[in-house]
Amino acid sequence: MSTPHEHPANTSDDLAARLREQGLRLTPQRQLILRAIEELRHATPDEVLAHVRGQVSSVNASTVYRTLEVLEELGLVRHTHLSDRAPTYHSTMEHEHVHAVCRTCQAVRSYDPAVVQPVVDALAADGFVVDVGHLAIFGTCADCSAAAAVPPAT
Amino acid sequence: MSTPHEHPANTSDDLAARLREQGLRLTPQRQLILRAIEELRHATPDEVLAHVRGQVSSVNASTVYRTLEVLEELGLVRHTHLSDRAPTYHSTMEHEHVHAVCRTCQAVRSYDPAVVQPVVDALAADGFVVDVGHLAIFGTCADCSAAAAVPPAT
DNA sequence: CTTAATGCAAAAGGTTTGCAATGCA
DNA sequence: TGCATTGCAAACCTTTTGCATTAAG
Repeated sequence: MSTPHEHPANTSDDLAARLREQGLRLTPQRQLILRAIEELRHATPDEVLAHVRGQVSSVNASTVYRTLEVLEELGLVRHTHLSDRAPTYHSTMEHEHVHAVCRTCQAVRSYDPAVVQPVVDALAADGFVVDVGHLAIFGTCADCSAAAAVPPAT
Repeated sequence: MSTPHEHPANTSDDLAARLREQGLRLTPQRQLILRAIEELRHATPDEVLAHVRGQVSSVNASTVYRTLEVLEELGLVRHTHLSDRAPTYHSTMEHEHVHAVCRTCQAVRSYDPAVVQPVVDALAADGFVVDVGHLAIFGTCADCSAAAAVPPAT
């Protein structure tokens, strides 16, 4: 392992390079899927599929799953569980962030990893290395908390 | 970890009471399933099913799902996602705790909610109310971190 | 007696897999 | 050309749902 912490200028090159390193091949599907993740920011396999289908070539669902797996192994994408259903993928090119999901309205907000630093430190004292990018914090957002506390006025 | 305090007077009474409040009924299946969760500490619907099947009466899978849902609504159990697969349920009779899951060895450790208090406070400033009991922190435990850093000696 | 709860089977949602065809390298 | 990759279809696994039957209150 050894990814320098520079901000890669361009993922396409990264993709080609990392694939080659592993003796894997660069295919249009893989490029499309990676691009889809970057454009959608947060997307489930299904959303990726819908997105790439809107494009030129058609891609099969199993290819999406297999590709997402490869991309994650290459360290180009990551996933978290933002709902009880399908996982959500995002590009590692974005700044690392933690997700706060409102269980009432489903809204997802991103926070700076700094907010969880105390937790990371606390568990580090235990030898546990937290995977911040995979963290999903569930709860109730401001709007929904308010709605729940005060009976609807309308 | 063991429960420092004695097991709650008894959940059966709670179950009966809360069900009645809602006009719902107390059934042997519901009692069995709640008991299973308490005995197993952390269990997926499947594990609950296997557990209750070992008991006298046989319970159907759909009953397990429906019951888990009811029990959660009654506030007697909670669930988190400790793996990419099935959700894990636990009794609310236990002290609230956050889960730290090692993605390498799958080990689950419970921590005092205090470790995430800073995060809770940080998001609270934003009006976001964190559901601590639902929190699952993924990462690598001490043992697995060591194994990854140092090439296996044996 | 009423109707909530269960069991059963079928359906649905999401993901995986075997295999022949395809196409990077 | 050789082997990784894809498409397709079927298999899988977990969860949900409709409905007739059972049983709690």
